[in-house]
Amino acid sequence: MPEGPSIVILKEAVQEFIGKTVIRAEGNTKAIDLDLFENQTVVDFKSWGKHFLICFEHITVRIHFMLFGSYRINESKGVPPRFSLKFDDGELNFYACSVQLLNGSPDEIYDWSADVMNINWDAESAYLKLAAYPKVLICDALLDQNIFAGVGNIIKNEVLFRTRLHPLNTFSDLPESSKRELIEEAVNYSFDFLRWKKEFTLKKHWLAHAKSICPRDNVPFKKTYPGKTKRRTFYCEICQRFYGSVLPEI
DNA sequence: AGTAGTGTTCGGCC
DNA sequence: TGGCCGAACACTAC
Repeated sequence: MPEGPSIVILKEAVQEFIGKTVIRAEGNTKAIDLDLFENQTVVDFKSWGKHFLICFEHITVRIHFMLFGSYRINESKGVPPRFSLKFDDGELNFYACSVQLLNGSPDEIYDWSADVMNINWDAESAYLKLAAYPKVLICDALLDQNIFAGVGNIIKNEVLFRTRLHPLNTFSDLPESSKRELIEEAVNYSFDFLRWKKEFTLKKHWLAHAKSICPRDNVPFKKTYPGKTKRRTFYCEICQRFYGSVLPEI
């Protein structure tokens, strides 16, 4: 569920609720006051990276699905929802997620140019952020939500494979063309992810993530937990190039 | 049946 | 003060 494209799918799936008025909010969340939503009309749904926003006139709810979160539209899972909005002709149910009230308007809080799925995404801005942290490993940089909001571990692994880059490269060690390509493919793969997820063929299209053999070289992928993020990383030592002088210890 | 993981925050420790 | 680490959260596919 949780990477950026999945949140875009959710946003598209709930469009029918825009303009509808909440009869009552329920749920076992302790983070917000459920009474706030009674009689509030949904003005919009937004997303920023992995954040899903439900916008009312004066307040906005932020849902983050973390690793295990899920949702149901006009049905329920049969377990108590963390947060639920009841309308006279429908309902939205959210499970095992983080629920928060936004402390201000979305435009004040979010840098839309950092969201790889957003129309306002700005590759140049990402480039400047990466250049400002030249020593950060690219396996960590891809997961940095301030640079690539919406990119998660699957997208990370696939982007590194597509661009033939070793996860332990630093940004500054990359040739200029690879720097640009890394940023471009973070966006390209995110939109491929979106398309394949809608077709229910995402997994089938994985080339590196959770795979054991490199499809280019027919050798086993390395599986490690590198960098500060220590997230599961699959890479091929033959085709994914390292440009630094000394390969860092994992 | 047990385990690992599409993620993030927080508190403790050095 | 700050960086690092582990725990917590809570679900389910394999």
